[in-house]
Amino acid sequence: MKIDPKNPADLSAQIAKAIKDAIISGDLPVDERLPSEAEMAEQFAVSRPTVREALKRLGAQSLIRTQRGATGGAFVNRLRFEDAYGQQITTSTLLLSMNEVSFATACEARYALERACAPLSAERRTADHLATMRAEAHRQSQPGLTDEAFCASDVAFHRALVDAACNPVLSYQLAGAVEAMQPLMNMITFSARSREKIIGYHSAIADALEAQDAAGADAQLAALAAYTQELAQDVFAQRDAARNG
Amino acid sequence: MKIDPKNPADLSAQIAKAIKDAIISGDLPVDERLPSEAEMAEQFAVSRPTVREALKRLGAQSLIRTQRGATGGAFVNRLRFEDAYGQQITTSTLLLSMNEVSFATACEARYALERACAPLSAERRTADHLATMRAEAHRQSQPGLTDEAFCASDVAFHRALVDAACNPVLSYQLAGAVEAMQPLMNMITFSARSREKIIGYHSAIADALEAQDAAGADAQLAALAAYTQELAQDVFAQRDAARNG
DNA sequence: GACGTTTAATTGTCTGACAAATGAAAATTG
DNA sequence: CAATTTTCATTTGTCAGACAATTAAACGTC
Repeated sequence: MKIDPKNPADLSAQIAKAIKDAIISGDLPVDERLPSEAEMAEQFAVSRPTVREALKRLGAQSLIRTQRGATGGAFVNRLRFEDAYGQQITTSTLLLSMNEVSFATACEARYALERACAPLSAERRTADHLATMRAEAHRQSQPGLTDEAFCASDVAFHRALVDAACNPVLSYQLAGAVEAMQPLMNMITFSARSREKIIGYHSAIADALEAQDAAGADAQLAALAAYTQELAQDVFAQRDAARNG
Repeated sequence: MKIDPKNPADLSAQIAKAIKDAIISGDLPVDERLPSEAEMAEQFAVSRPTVREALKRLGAQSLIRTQRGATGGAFVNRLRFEDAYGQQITTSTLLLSMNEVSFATACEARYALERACAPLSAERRTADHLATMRAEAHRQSQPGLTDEAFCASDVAFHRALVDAACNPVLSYQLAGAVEAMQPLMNMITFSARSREKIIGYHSAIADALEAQDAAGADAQLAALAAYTQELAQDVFAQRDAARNG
């Protein structure tokens, strides 16, 4: 774990990279305590603030955690799926909003991925997953629900669908795809008619999963994907028309 | 953008969160210049090192970039897919290695996701994608290739397959799933016989994509997934037998 | 032995300073 | 006047030393 070919710039970045590499390679196992800041400062021949900047970089990625006190210090953090969800969602959301990704592209990706776990979900869904999906579908049918609340419930429904695959890796990968869509979905105004249709698809999906009918679930997801795209197209067409004259 | 309910701990984390929220909400647009470190220190009523620690946190997530000099400073960074790939892959790799995710689980997720983009890839693959896949398949047939090089080429093949869907969101989401598998795949020793079979599947996949045969590509991917699982099972069974006896 | 106290170690923060980079303004020169 | 060079102010990157807050272990007392 060494740094610094006499390059007095980016020292904290170099130190962060050295520690990060050690963690990735397994050289620093989980829960291992790093040397104290003072020790590292001496070891790397830099000042303590520089070491601290490096540690903050790692902390921002949840690679380490710090603890004050006599037995405190910086420890290699066990990266948990729950911790990674947040970062994944933030990154996905920013990628979509900063790169002018079209609604169609994001929507296509989302439904392609969801359909990928439909067969697994049909096989493994538990009563819990089904109950969550039913509850969200019911909430979506409540009158007076704002568009935002409708979208939030939609996301919750689809997360349950994904989680029903009982594969944490899949859940993690799809969390970003599903949740990052929410800001885009919020641009759509859902009429009572369109809400009704969407809830119909949701119920049909839950039915298919309950019957462990993978093909049926896939078909309903495909139909929902097509309908969502259609809705969005209408919204954007109207918006463009209003803008142009 | 405010902080600090008189809580003198985690000041840098609070500042980082405030700025991060401003970026996510769009309050700070891309390429906007943040105030100088000295100004922010005054604004937040903290010292400059504290501000710097906050900025380093954001820099580690590629949310900002910094530049020295007269017109320098910290700027809101346009998060690009290429930048996000690296973080996604690192995080996925660590998640797998730190959470004792079984080979079967990771492999299942990976192939489920790849099959999700097979139809799109069949539709949109370009000559470039096909050429890359052919080239990697050919490389895999070279004698004397180490297992690691074989795995690396395997990853390159599958990345081309994913990229052929021509959907950057899909490519981003799947980069982690595909690349994070590499360390796990490296645990497998590939016999000449098994390499031959895998290359056969790869060629068949490339053929199906070239013919825009979505169903065929899906079938070959499914078969490859099953074969990979079978190979892994053998390896782990042998390893367990050796350990126990 | 149980319980309160002290103490040492460690992170979190502050102050003040200097070095290095960098673009803009000013000065110089043709 | 135009082009080039020099100077300079601004900003980040780093350093040194200091103090506060936290925490668990060591210690002392009853």
